[in-house]
Amino acid sequence: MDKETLQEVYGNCACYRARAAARRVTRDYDEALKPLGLKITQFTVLASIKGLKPSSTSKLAKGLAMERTSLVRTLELMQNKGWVRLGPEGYRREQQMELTAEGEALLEQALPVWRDVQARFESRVGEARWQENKDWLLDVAFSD
Amino acid sequence: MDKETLQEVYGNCACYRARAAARRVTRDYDEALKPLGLKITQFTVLASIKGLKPSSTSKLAKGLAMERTSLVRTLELMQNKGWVRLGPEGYRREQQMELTAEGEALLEQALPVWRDVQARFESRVGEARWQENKDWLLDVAFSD
DNA sequence: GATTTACATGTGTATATACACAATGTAGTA
DNA sequence: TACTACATTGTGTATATACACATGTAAATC
Repeated sequence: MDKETLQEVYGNCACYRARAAARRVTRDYDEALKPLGLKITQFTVLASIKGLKPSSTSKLAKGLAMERTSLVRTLELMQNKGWVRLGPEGYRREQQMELTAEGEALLEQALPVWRDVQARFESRVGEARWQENKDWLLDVAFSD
Repeated sequence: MDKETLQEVYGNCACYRARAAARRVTRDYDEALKPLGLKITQFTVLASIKGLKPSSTSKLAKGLAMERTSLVRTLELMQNKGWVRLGPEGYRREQQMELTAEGEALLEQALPVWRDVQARFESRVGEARWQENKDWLLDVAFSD
């Protein structure tokens, strides 16, 4: 395998670039949220439960472009911490979920922290560039 | 917390979007590489060892925007599979690394698979858009 | 009514990521 | 020499991700 070939790979690989970007951004958010004992992944789940009121974990997973079983493991953690409550099984075993009072309070606490990191991110990469590209990231995640 | 606030969060969060995109892309690459028993993360490490000939795991981690300890765990796996060989400790405990013959052969086998998935990715999200945005992803990962 | 189809959930296993902390090696300096 | 500063590595722990497989539930079809 020659040098040009290797250049082709690590000069273009979409997966490497997407993962590197995600790792970096995750570290920045997690560092800021650490005093709350919260990780950005969990913050995202908290906010989407509150906002989407999903009727099943499967639907929530689809909405977040997550593998269902990945989401379930995170939900288990969040239940153990007392932030989330799962309802009884309903239609075809669907389970609704909702935030506990502690979950809601934590989300409120985390919001200004999130705002701060998000603002620093947008400033770092350029607000205009972010506005141009933010929807493209969702397209990468969801398009067929 | 009102609806507008939640919209603000999951309509803008850079971390959610970056992670969702990375998850999706990773699934696509991993699915294609599965017959080789290789994951895209490992493919990336294989190619960068071959291409960069790094003089230490710390330097390789920096070059890949990875946490060093994350890289080390992946290198352990790849050593166990016989794809990678670590050299003796050198200056300040630095360890060089190189691919074994098996590692090289696997990289050769994986290359056309990578090319295929990469082409499908570029077609899916638009080649022009990809060319415009690929460097921006590195900027997100590496800029201060 | 039995079978098929579609959707939902749960668990075992493997890998990826990263913080916290400890230990080792090298150079410069008091 | 002892101390300090810094670079490198290794390990314990926790969380994130996802495939493979098994199981439960309801509607549609035969």
